[in-house]
Amino acid sequence: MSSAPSTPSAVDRVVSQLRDDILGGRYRATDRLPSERELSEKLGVNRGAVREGLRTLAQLGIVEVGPGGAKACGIQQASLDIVAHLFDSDEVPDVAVVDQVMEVHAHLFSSCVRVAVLRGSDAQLARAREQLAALKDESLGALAHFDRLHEFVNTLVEASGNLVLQLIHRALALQFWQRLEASGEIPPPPLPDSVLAPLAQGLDEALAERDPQAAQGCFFDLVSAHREHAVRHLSSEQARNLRSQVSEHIGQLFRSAASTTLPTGRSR
Amino acid sequence: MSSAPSTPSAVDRVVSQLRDDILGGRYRATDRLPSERELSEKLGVNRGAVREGLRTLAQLGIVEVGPGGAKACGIQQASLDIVAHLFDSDEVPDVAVVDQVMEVHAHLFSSCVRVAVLRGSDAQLARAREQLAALKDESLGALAHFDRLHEFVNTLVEASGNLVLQLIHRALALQFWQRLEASGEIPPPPLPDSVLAPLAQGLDEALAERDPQAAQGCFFDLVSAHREHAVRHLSSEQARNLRSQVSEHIGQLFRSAASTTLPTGRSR
DNA sequence: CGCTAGTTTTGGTCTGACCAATTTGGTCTG
DNA sequence: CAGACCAAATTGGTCAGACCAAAACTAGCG
Repeated sequence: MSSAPSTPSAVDRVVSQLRDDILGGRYRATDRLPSERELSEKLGVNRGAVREGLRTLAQLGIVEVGPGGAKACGIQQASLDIVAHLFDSDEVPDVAVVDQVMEVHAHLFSSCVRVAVLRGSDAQLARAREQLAALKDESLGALAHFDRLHEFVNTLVEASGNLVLQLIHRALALQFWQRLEASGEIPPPPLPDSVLAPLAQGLDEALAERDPQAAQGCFFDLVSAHREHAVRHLSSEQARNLRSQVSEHIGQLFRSAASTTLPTGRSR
Repeated sequence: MSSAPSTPSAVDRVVSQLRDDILGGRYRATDRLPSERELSEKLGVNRGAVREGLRTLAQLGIVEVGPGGAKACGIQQASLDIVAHLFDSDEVPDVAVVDQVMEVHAHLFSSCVRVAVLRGSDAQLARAREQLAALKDESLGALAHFDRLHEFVNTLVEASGNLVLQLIHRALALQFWQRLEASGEIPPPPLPDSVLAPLAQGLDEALAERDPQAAQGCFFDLVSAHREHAVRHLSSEQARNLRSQVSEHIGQLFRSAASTTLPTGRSR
């Protein structure tokens, strides 16, 4: 059930197929991929559909179409939006990807919180505090919890008055919601209230007193807690399941770039 | 000369035309735009070209195609990549856009520098320091200067080992290079060496001593200096030129979100 | 071996057509 | 008159086949 379209459109098929092939490493960077005619035949769709698919992938930044043929590109040249595709082309989100997304999230939006405290209106901050309270109130599922966290951050982003920031937040947040909503099978990681409560309270106070420094620090810690928690959860999860071909290739790319990204409490 | 394609491809025409229309406010959010057939006739291109263009715009996040028709979307739901389009659809980069991009740049990549100092290898940091030295060495054009700054930051991003960060940097940096290279007419803002030198030196020392805190702070100041300088330059520039229809609409959107974004030293 | 000329391939564009789903407009009913 | 309802027009989605110019490839020449 869920969001499973019975008939993925032809161009969607092209996109996902080619996307997986590229992300999976079957086409390396600068590799020329088959001609449109060949692809249309191989995938059983019209050439027009192939063209639309290629254009989509080009916009995503993983292929480059031009006279003489289309060639694959490395992820380093891709659009930020590619991160979402790194998820839905795999079963279990790769730990390294999640970790890096949340690292950026922690750094960027803690700065955002600082700006929001400095520039935001009283109404906006009050609204943020309400959402923060709602966040720690109930012990509901991690899905709803993430949703509320997203709304909370969104309010702060709006309060910061920076549209670019908003775009990045949307792009980053999308990954998780899309991922979590799509896969109800994955046990959403719950967050221990014992660690959340004090952080949330500290942040609340900082917002109330309009203390930029404290707010920034608290928010950073809050996200970092989520990050560490998620990474730990996914690590065990990923160890259980075999990784798909996509994750295998991409994960390596991420890992080759990153040294030890987190002191992942390799518990036991 | 420069990057002026004598014959913009048909689909490019569709994309730029529709993009300007939407960004210019001729189509507001949730507005249904003309049917593909109508557009193909009106723009004098094939429907296939219109479809490819629409798909591109959909990927950019400013239109949403579906059964029954395609409708425009607000920029708040768009991809980060549209920021580039905000520039090349206008003559002079809007001050608010540049300001917000550089604000994000300052915040995010100063954090990045911190991480790079913590995690980067000696070789990477050494390379960064070289690029930093090359940066302040000569008094060359602002174009080359920006280019070197970009390379410097890129090295630090790589040192941070965060691919997501790299993607954002690429997306943000692209705006300026693309913009500056495309328009040789705009006098590139020079940067007074008197303000750059001390900041660069401080950053250099921080990198040498692997002092995360200092490096982060110095880098933030460095970018902020660029930011303030650019904003001041563009303000006077923009006051001189009449703004195009795009900037008028988009600029409002950015400004409505942002309060006074910078203490733009209204040095009268 | 390098360079050029000819051939093939490939992307870019166009015409015209069909289907399924939505939208739309009007009609009929309560 | 309001609302349910049904049929026609519209629209996106897909397909087939074709043409052109530019790139890529190849063979032949110097």
